[in-house]
Amino acid sequence: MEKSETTLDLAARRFVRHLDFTAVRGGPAYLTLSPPMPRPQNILQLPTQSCSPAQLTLDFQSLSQRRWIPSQPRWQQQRTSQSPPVMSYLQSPRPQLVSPVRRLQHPSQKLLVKRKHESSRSQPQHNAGLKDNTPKKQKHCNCKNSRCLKLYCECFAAGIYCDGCNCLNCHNNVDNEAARQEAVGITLERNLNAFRPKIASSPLKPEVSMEEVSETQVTGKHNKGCHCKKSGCLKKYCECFQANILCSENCKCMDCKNFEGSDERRAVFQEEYRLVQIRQATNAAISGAVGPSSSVTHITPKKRKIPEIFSGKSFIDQTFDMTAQYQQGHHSNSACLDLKACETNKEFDPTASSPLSPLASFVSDTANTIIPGSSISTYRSVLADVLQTQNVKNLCSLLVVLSGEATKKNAEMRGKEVRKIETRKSEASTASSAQSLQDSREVVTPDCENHANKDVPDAVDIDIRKMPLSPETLELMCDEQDVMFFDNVSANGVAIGNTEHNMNQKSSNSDGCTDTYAEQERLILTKFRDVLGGLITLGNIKDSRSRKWEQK
DNA sequence: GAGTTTGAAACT
DNA sequence: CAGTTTCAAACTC
Repeated sequence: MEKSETTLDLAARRFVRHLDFTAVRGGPAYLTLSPPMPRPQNILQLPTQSCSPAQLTLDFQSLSQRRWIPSQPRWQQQRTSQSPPVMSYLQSPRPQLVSPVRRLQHPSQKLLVKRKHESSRSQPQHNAGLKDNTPKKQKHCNCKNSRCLKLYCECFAAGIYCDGCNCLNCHNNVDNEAARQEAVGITLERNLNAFRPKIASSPLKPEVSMEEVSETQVTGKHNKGCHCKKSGCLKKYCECFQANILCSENCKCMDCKNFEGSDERRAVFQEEYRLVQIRQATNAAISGAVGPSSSVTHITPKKRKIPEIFSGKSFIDQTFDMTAQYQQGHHSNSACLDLKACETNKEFDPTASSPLSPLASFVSDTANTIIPGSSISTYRSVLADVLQTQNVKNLCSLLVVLSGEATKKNAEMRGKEVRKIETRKSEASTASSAQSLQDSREVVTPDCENHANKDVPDAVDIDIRKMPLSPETLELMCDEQDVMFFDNVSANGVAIGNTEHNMNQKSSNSDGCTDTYAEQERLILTKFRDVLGGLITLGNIKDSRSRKWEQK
C-alpha cells in the first residue's frame, strides 16, 4: 500500500496556493506564490516552493478539462532559437513546472530511428508545440505498476496526462484527478524540486553538428547530477548525456566519459552524426531527391564493392580490353590518374562532392552513394552500375596509348615525307634553285618552325579552346553539338590530362607538327566518342529497364 | 518482440 | 544518509 495513500492529510492541504507560470519575465526564478486569481486557461497551478510541504496542495478542480501542461526540454527550446520560445504560451520561458526526466532527448535522437513504442504512433503533434504554442504531449509511457502516478512515469514527470500511452492501470488522467492530485502532492512533499527542470541551463543547440559538439563546451548542468556506474555516462541511461550536457561536479558517476575532451564521447557523437547523415541522405533519396529514373541511393558500404551487374563483358569492358595489351607502364603518364589515391580522397574527404571527372561521377562506388560524414546526397546515375572505376582507369590508359600510337604513326608518315623531300632536294640540287627548296620546306613542315619559336605555349598555360583545331576535331565537336562537352572535357582530370599530355608532346617534340596533333586528336577523340556512345547506350538500356521495373 | 541492462525513484 | 528495491526507459539480441 502506498504510504501516501495512508498518511496524506488532505485537510491540511486545503490551504491552496498556486503556482504561477504566467509570471512575467524577470520574476522569481522559479515558482511564485500568488493568491488565487483569474488566470488564463490551460495554466496549471502548483504549490509554491516557499510553502511548507504539509500545506501543499493543488487546485486541480479547474483542471478537469485542461491539460497538465508540459514544458519543452531546454534543448528543444533552444532548437527554435529563431522562432518564438516554446514556452511562450506561458508568457515566460523561465519557470518550468515539469521535470525533463528521461524526456530530454538527445538532439540527434530526432533523426534516429524512433523507439519501438514511438514508431507506431503519429508523432507530429507531440513536437508541434514549437510553433503553435499549443502544449503538446511528447511521450508515451509504458508504465505497468506505478499507475503513472510516480516520477517513474515520463508523462507524470513531465506534467502531462497520459494520452494514448501503453500504460496499464493508468491514473494519470482526468478520470482519476483526485488520485493524481494526491500523487503530485506526495511527490512534491518528498521533493519540492521534483517537477523542476533538472538541467540548470541550456544545452547546446542541436543544429550544431555532432562533430562540433564534441569540441564545444556544453553549458548545461544537471542540478542533481547523475549517478551512473556502468554506462560511462555515454548512454541515454545517463540523464546528463540524454540532455546533451557534460557531467559536472554535481554528478557522482563512476568511470565517467562524458566530459569535455573525452575521446569516447567524441567517438560517440561522431558515430551518431554519421548515422544521422546516412539517414538524412536516405530519407532525401526516398523522398525524391533522386531523379525518377534513377535508382534509390544506397547506404555506402564501408568496403568498396564492385557491383555484379554486367558481370559479363560489357561494351566498355570490351573496349577497354584492347588497352590491356598496350598498357606498359603508361600509368605514370599525366593522363593516367591515380585513381587509387583519388578514390581514397573521395572516401575520406566528406567535402569531396565534386567528382574527379565527369566519368567519375558515374562510377559505381562511393561517388554515387553517400559519403560517410557528409550530408551531401549525390545523384545516382543510371550508369552507376555500368561504369566501374576500373573502366575509367582503363579509359585513361586507352587515351594515352592512342596518343602514343598516333605519335608513332605520324612519325612514320613524317619519315616518309622527309625521305621524299630529301629526294626532291637531290633532284633540285643541280638546278640550284633556292626558291624550290624553300617551297618544299614550306610544304613539309609549315608549322614546325612556328612551333619551334618562342611562341610555343607552355603546356600548363594552354587554353585548349583557343587552339587551332583539326578538321577531324571540328567534325567530332560538331557531332557532339554541345559546347559544354568541350568545357567539361577541358575541366576534368581525364581529358585535361590527355590534353596536357598532347601539349607536352607538342612542346617537347621539337619537330611536332600539326599533322601529328591532328592525328592524335582524331584517334583519341574518335575512340573517346565511341566509348561515350557505348555508355549512353548502356545507360539508356538500364534506364528503360528501371522504368519497366518501376512500372511493375 | 522478448529479454536484459541501467540508473533514477521509491522505499527501508 | 546509506543500502535496497522497484520501476520503466534504454538497450541488445
